[in-house]
Amino acid sequence: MASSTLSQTGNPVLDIALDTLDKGKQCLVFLGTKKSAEKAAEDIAKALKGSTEGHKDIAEKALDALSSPTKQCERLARCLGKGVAFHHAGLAQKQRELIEEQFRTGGVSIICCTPTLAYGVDMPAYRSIIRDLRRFSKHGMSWIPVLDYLQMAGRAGRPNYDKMGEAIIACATEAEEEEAVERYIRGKPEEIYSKLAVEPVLRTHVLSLIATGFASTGKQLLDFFSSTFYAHQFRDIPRLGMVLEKMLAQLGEWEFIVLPGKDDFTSAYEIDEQRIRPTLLGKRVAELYIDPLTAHTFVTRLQDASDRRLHAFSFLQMVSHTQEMRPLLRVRAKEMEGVQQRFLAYHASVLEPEPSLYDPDYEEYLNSVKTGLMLLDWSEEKTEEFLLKQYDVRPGELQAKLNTADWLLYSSEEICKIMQFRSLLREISTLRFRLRYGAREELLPLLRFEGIGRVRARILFNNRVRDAAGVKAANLATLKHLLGEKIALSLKKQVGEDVKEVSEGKRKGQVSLKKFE
DNA sequence: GGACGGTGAAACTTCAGGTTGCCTC
DNA sequence: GAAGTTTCACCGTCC
Repeated sequence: MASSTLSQTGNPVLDIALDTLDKGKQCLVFLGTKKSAEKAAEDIAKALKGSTEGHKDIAEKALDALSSPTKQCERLARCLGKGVAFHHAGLAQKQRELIEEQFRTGGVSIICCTPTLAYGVDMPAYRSIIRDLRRFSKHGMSWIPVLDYLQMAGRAGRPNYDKMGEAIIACATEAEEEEAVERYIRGKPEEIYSKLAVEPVLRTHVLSLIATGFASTGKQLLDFFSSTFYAHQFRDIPRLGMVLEKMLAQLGEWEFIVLPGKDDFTSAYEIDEQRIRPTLLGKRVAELYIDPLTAHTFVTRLQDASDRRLHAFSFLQMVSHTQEMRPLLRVRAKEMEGVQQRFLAYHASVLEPEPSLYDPDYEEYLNSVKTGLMLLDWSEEKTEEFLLKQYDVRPGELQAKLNTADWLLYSSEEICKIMQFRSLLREISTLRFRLRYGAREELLPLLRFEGIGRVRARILFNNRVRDAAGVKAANLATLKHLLGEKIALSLKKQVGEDVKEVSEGKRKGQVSLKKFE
């Protein structure tokens, strides 16, 4: 426990971090927000004297992770130049891997992070410095769970790297110190509670058990859930039976399962005699592992969509308006008007009906509109820096949203196949492709080539090379001029032209074009 | 006297993370 | 609730 009275710089976290370096050791600093993690890393980096030469390569790699670096990349590179890093879910995957690898090999000595690094990582940290023990929640600031503290503290002194480790809580006041000791050093970890009680989770598992044939009667379902940790904890089996019964009725109504004589049962015990069968749709929904409620919403919306004039945004907003996409981008008070204004252009083609302005769901609906607009901008070739400025979405957060959106769009594609909504298939699959590359539809033929992402495809397209025939027709010298020698030769090979191999290495003066594959 | 830059107080804003599907346009 | 950021008034310096 560090008290501010020991401070050398007026900043206890900085003091302890610098002291760790003096000892020739490495440390992790845990902070409560991404911004704090970035600022702490920057403060430590600034306090370090000496040149950045030794870490130049690492800094360059961090800048190189995206096709054009964002402000966040530049900030990270500046810190890495001094052997310090910040680490949170907003970083690009490559940057996160780079930092973790460099921490293991000694190229980075200090990482300031959010809880990203608290769970399941094994790294040579001699110290864990924990600054923020309170975090913002629905009910204002609240103390983090003891279990979370233990996870962070447990990152120090891993058996593979050190014989011992130190976990240090940095407190601002004596009162905070007392509370921290009581709560985290002397306190007991919290009880663990089953998550099965959450409706979407239970719903997903009920369908999955039926779809896989693991259970085909109410009794089998009840027997299964009775032996789970959830039932062990809550003990109220009759109530569990009632919940299951309600859930089965709902899944039946949505046509994911068939309940013979479904009107007859009144309790889970009475459905014992009946065999529940999954429908084709129900089986596929279970395989896709989405919440059956989401799947049901998709079925309903896509049914209405077949004969309507749609836009990419129609699908993007539909998938954004799901449990799986949460947490959504938040619409701030001052943006409200702007988002509503932009929404007007797509209003007629939207699949998810807009609630009234006074509906409690309106705010979340508008959030789904903003999230959909952000995805749309990405698919229209806006840069990561633009998205960071416009939506406050960092590259890592963008990637996470893109993954989820792709999964949900794939699921809606599969639903269309089963429900025979053939007219929508092409539109959805094109959109998935566009989302994957962050490119307009016109670039699709070029993106099929190996080594061509959205940046190179755009360069080619703007120079009238628009598809395989265009690549064939193009002069090799022109392609070399646009993309560099290696890529030009590779392209020509891919369209079946026999071209001469050239010497290794990058041509002098050639600009490196990267990487949306 | 005006342009400019530095400083600090006050007002304002925002707040962790991650699993799941399939392979093709 | 608090850290971090932005805004703005104020002051000193320089030309």
